[in-house]
Amino acid sequence: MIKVYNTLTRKLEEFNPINKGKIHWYHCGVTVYSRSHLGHARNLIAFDTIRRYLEYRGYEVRYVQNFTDVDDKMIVRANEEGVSIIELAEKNIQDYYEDLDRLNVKRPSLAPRALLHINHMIKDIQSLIEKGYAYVADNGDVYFDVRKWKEYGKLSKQKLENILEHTEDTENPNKRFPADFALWKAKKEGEPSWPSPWGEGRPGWHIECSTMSMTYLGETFDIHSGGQDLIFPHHENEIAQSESLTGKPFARYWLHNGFVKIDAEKMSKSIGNIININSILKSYSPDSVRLYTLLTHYRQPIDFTEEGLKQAEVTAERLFNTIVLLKSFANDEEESSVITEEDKTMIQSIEDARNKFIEAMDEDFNTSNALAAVFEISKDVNDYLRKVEKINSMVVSKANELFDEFRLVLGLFSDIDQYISIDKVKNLVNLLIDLRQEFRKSKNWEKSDRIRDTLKDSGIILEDNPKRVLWKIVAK
RNA sequence: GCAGGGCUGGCAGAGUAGUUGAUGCGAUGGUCUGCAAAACCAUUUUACAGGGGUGCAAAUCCCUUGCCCUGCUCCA
Repeated sequence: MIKVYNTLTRKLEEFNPINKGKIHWYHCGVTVYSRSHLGHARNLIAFDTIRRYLEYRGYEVRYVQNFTDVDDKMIVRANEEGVSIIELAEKNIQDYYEDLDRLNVKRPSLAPRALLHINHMIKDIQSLIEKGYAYVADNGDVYFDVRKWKEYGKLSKQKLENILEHTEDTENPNKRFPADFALWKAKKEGEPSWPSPWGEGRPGWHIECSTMSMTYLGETFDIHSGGQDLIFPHHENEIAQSESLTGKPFARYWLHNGFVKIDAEKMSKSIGNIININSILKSYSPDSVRLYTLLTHYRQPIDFTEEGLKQAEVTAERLFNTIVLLKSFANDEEESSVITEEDKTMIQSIEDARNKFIEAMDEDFNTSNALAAVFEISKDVNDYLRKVEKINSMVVSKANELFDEFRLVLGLFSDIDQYISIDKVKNLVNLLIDLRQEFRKSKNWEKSDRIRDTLKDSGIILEDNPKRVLWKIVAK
C-alpha cells in the first residue's frame, strides 16, 4: 500500500487513483524565459523518481507538464532580447529538454503550452463570469472574485483576512477586493495580445494550469505537483478557478517538494543565487546529481554544498562499480547445480533488499531509506563476488534483476551498457588475465604488470582477489 | 502579524513513543596483497537546539524559549 503526504490535508494518506491502475498527474512546469537551475533539477528528479516508482508498481501514469510561455517574465525577457515570446520559448524549451534528458528525467506524456490554449482559457473565463465567480473590470481586466469562493485558502491554510492584510496590491482600482486575482489582463502598450470578449489582452498566470490540466486529465484527477513555493497563490488559485468552474473536486493529492537552498537561503532566480543545471553538469555526472538529490527525502530542503555533491559522487561511483561488476557475470553460462549456504543467504538478502526498498518507497517515497537498502545489498554483492568459492549463476541473475529494478526506479546509471563488454572482448580479456596469472605464478612481475598497465590504458581495470581476478571497463 | 518547515554523530541524512544513533561520506586500524587497485571487516555509539509537561516509556506527543528557512509578490 502506497502512502503519500497530501498538502491539502497535511496528512499521510493511502494512495488510490480514481481509475484502478491508471494515474492522471499534472505537474506545474516552468516559465520558459531562462535556463533551469538546481532547484528545478531537484524538483524534476524528485517527481520523476516518484513517477518511475508508480510505474514500477504497475500503474500507467499519464504525466502532463505545462510550459508557461506567456506571462510578464516572458514578455520582459523577449523585449530585452528583441525576439518574440514564441522564439524565446522555443529556445528555452530546447534547453530545458536538454537538461531534462541529461538528468535522465523522463519526458512528460504531454507538454501543453499556454499559448496554444488561449481560446480554451477564454472559454473557461467566460464560464466563470457566467457563473458569477468572476467579473470584468472597466479597463478590460477580468478578475476572480475570491469572496465568492467560500473555500478559498483551503490548500495554503490561509484565512482571507490574513491574505488581505498582506496583499500589496491594494491600490488596484480595477479589483473589487484586493485579494482577487487576474484571469485576463487587458492589453498594455508593447505587449502581445489576443482578442477576447473583453477586448485585446492576455491570460493571467493561473488559468492556464486549470484549463490545460482539466483538458488533458479530466475535471478531477489524481496528482498535482510542484514546488512548495507554488502552494500560494498559484495552486490555491487553481483550485478556486477549477472547482468553482466544475463544481467538482480538482486534484486529489497535492504533492510539493522542498527547496534547494544555498547558504541557508532559497535558490531562486529573483535572489540570483542560482547554479544552472548545465553548469553543474560540467563538473559532476548526472548520476551524482541524481543521487545527491535522492539522498534527501523530497519534502525536506536541501542545503546545497559542493562538498555534499562530492560525497554523492563517491557513493555513486561505488554503487556503479558493484553493478557493472555484477553485469560482467551476467552471461556466464556455467550452470551451477549446487546451491551452497552462501548462495542461499545471498538469494534471501536479495529478496529482503527488494522488500525493504519497496517498503521505504511506499512510505511517501522515502528515497533515503530505499537507498539504504540498495547500499546494503550492494555491499553483500561485493562480498559475494570476491569471497565465494564458486559464483552461482542464479544468484548473479537474481542480483542483476534487482539492480535493474533499482536503476529503473531511481533513474541511475542508464548508460551502463557501454561499460559492459561483448563476449568477444570478454574472451580476450579473460585470456590476458590467464596469461598474466601464469606470469604472476612465476613471479614475472614485469610481464604481468605490462598486461595490467596496457589494459588499464585502454580502460580496463584489473582487480586481483584471493579467489579470482575481477575486471571492469571504466569511462575514457 | 498569519501560515508552514527545520534544529539528530566530523559532515550529509533516515527515524515521529519502547528489540539499530538506519544509510552514505570522511577518519583510524585491520583483512587481502609481489606491487597496484578494489572490496570487505572493526572502531569512530550512552546523539536528537534549551527548558518544562504528559506517559511505565519521548528525538518521537503537549507547552514554552531560542535560532534558521519558506509562503503571504514572479518563483520548482
